[in-house]
Amino acid sequence: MNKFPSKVAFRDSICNVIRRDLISGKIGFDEPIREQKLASRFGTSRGPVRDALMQLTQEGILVYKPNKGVRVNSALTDEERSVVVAMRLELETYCIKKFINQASETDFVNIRLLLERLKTACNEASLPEVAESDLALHRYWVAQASPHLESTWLGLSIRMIMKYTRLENFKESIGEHHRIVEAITNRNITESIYYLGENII
Amino acid sequence: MNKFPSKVAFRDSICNVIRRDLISGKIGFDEPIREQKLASRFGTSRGPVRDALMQLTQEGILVYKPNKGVRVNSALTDEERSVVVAMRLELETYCIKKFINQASETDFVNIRLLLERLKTACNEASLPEVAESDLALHRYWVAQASPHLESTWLGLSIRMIMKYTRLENFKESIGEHHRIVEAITNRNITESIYYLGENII
DNA sequence: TATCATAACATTGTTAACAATTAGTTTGAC
DNA sequence: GTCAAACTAATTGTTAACAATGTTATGATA
Repeated sequence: MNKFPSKVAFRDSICNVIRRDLISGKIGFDEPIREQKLASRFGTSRGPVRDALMQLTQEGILVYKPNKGVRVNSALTDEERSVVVAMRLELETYCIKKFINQASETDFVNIRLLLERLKTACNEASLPEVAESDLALHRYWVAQASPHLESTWLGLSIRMIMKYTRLENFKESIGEHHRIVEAITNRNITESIYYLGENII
Repeated sequence: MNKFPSKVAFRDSICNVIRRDLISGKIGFDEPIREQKLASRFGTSRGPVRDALMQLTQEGILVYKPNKGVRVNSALTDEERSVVVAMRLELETYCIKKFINQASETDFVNIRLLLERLKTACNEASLPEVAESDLALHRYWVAQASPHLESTWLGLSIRMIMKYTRLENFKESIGEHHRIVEAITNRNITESIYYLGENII
């Protein structure tokens, strides 16, 4: 009947909620994650929950131990994080270049909307909202430029955010993203890449 | 009692088999992948099979469509592949540096064993075996240096292999890996990185 | 009291049945 | 003969029950 809200696939909505809980620190680093508990929380059975946990495990957020379920993965070391940063920059640079060359006016409208959402979240200083809208903005051009690599990108980005949340200087974040979006809508590749590099650290 | 062989976790062995089938081309690019068929093949039910398919989806090998199951993901474009190559190189370079600094004699024995396995596979010209032992060798130092990033690495590497299998010049492969392993066991970082760059293209 | 074996409990792993969706095929009207 | 609607079959999505494993509590013994 109603087509769009029903089929986001259960596991994906569960994934999203758990991600948010992790980013906002609702789930402690050593707190066990129980399938049944999540199942009743989402009003479903353990099946879809297991699917979601499996997916988050593959993303690297959770780690799995046989017969003992999942727990939050330990944080990256500083060295590991800098490797992840470099990889994400490599990937996202490619995507922005491609995006600028192929983007329509509709795309520009969309990223401006996402930018507005980010600004609002920053002004309200709501950490999970900031994190989510930050990712949503970047994700837009990644998904448009290369659906193939979207999940790779997500895995890297999530783990960057998990490590330490430099999302505390909200004002900087607004400025940085404003400049990126501005450069993109001007189809200025060089500037876009430059500001991206300032943002992803 | 016996700890290690018992719990490889069903889904992981299923993943491995499917990966091998894909690499060796046993599963065509548009061939549908049926849960029940796999289940009976592995003498299990659909549950673990779904887990495995979910995992491979997240790796980027398969792609999922709601209510329609999974199919083999389309190949990366040449541009995308070169981005993936750069990312993998970034990651694996870090791992080799770290590995060289921390490796014990046992580690050296192990990689020599894996190298032997690769050589044998190359001489027998068995494509899936070559691909698998190639990955297994690289995977060793990645896993030792950074368990955190092992699954990220796997995702990138699998998709490189899927794109085009340059594993046809088996002799080159033997030489390349021989030089890498040699440099590593000499704890010569510069050389190792250099030969790695020649290998990962 | 400390230690170990054992039993109760809690949690994950697996399975089979059922529901919902999609794909294919037949039927019937025009 | 062609097209569309209804029906059938095949497949995925979900659920609940059961099995296997891990954890904790209990109590006997030294």
